[in-house]
Amino acid sequence: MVKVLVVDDDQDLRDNLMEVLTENGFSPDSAENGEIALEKLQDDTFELVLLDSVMPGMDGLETLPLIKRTYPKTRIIMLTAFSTVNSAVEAMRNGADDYITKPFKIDELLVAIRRCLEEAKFGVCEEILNSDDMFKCLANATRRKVLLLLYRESKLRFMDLTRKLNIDDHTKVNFHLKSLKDAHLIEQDRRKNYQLSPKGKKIVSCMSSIASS
Amino acid sequence: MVKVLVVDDDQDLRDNLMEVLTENGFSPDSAENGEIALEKLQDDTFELVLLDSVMPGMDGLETLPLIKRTYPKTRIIMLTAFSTVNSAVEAMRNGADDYITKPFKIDELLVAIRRCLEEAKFGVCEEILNSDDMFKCLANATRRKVLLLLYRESKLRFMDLTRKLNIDDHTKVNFHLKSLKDAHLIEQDRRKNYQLSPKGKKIVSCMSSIASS
DNA sequence: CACAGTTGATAAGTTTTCTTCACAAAGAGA
DNA sequence: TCTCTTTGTGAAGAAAACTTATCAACTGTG
Repeated sequence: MVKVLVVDDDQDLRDNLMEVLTENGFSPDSAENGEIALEKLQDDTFELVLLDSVMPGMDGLETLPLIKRTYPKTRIIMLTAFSTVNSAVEAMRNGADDYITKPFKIDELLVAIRRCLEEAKFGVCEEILNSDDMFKCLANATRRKVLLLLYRESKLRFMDLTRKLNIDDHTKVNFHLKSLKDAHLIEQDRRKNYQLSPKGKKIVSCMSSIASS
Repeated sequence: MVKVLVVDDDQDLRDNLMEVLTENGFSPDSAENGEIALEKLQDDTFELVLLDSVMPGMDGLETLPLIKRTYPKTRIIMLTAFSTVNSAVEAMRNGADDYITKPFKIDELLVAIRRCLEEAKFGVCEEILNSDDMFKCLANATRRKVLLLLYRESKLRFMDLTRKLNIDDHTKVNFHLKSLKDAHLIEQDRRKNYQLSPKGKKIVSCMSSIASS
């Protein structure tokens, strides 16, 4: 169920939208200004926020960048009564994914919501397709072994790693380590110890969860 | 530091084990029955649970499957005063990784703990290193694209897939599909529609969680 | 300083993977 | 039936990845 947060100071509009969204298979919640919206976003994960630009208290234009910075994957559609080209452009630049002017037809909004969520999916797709280095790296058994060794031992020097891998030619290990470094899966500290990067750590746990299925 | 949870109703034994485990470089915590153990497991991640089988409240044999189902990677060593072949077999079938009868020497327990943790490590390692086909498969952008397409569209026929990929040479697509089939990431139904296998689905979700980090 | 072990870059040769092409069986429709 | 699309195989050349070998910079130690 897709969670949507409606942020508007007009209670009637909030109630109305909540009802329509529920009917259309969404799981909505609402907030009457920016502060409350941010609190709710902290407690729960929303895929989409419908954000009124003019509100008493913290308004939408102010809230927008705060939301986007903390929750970059959350989609935001701005709702506003005062439509000017400038404010629209400004909102889009600050990270709004779409922009609808009041009054709007409910179908218009639903279309925007669906397109917005659809694009979000595509976004994930793009990210995955572009992480080519990472997958190329994982394709090699030696390199996966290195990741696991570093996962278990936290830090290892070059020659220790080479010995643990049972590889006598150190230049071969070097080749693979370079490839892992280029893909940002491992990194070196000042003393040249090799260790997993945060990304590398994440991957090892993912690897085990996949392998054990 | 390896976290170990000691679950036993005997306070003396708990305190004693906590001390010994601390001395031996573990980071132990304790619980006096199954309910409390489950709460602690929720709050914190333990690599190993030492679980008494007979306790007032929720006993060990009852708790065992609950823990294993929710935290499949957590290792569990059963401790019990009433050793029968049946209860041991039953416990092992329910997911216990080892089984020790009271009274036991502390060294005996430590050996069991170390072996248990070592096996856990080795298990993950072996599994991952052997899933070579899978990683080789994911190394190719076209094949990842196929997985994503199938993830989004559920089922696709060969030529539809080819067109969606914008590849004019269908034999090339065929080559990659074969490779995906061999790695058991996709499968075909009677009507030759291609779709993700359960493993394939799991991988796509893992892929997105890694990519978006 | 000199030396031994460590760490790493680069280039040539080898193996694996990918692409392309030629061909063919199975099914759908005129 | 004949034709066209779909679905698929196998093999040879092109491209990428991997291995191996040569050389060099850095590290610490006696």
